[in-house]
Amino acid sequence: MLPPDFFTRDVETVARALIGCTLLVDDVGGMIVETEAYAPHDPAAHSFRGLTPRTRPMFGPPGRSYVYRSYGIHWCLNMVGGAAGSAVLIRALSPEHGLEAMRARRGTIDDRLLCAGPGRLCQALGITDAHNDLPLDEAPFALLPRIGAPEIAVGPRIGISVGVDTPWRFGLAGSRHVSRRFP
DNA sequence: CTATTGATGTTCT
DNA sequence: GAACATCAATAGA
Repeated sequence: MLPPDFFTRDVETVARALIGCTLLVDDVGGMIVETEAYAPHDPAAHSFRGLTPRTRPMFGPPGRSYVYRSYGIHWCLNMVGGAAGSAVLIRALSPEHGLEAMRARRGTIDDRLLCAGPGRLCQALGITDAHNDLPLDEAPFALLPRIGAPEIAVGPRIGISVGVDTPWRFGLAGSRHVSRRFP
């Protein structure tokens, strides 16, 4: 369980602080090794054009989930935090708990690709729109603090066409479970 | 290793 | 119609 004010800090701080924390959904998951921050006046953010039915969770209270459909195929998980309209995209985990469940859902035994990417991670953990706009400190979610202070790698965010110069992608330095290498 | 392309549904212009 | 916070498969160097 994280401290109550964990998600009320600015979104970049939250994105960095999530690296090394453990995320579980129904006891399946692992350590967060890659995140990205999105802010309301950030052209790459879904919230950039204001509150819509889809982005409503981003304007709700911090410490809840925002799950959206990506490219019509995948689900992606965010954690709402910072100022209204901000969220942190969870991009990769190191798979540690419930490996067999994750392998079965993903249809692969390649542990390196189990949770390396926002879409893969949601498939491995069974996250769908049923998990949208839920509190992260209650079942089926569990969020555990990290041990110590990890070295954080930084770079530009992935898969966007605007806001590409904002270095708001964060990773656990040296992790082999990130979705892409850091510069 | 890099580059390209198809799949697919929702949101916004 | 176009764009999209992606992924897997394929082709080539």
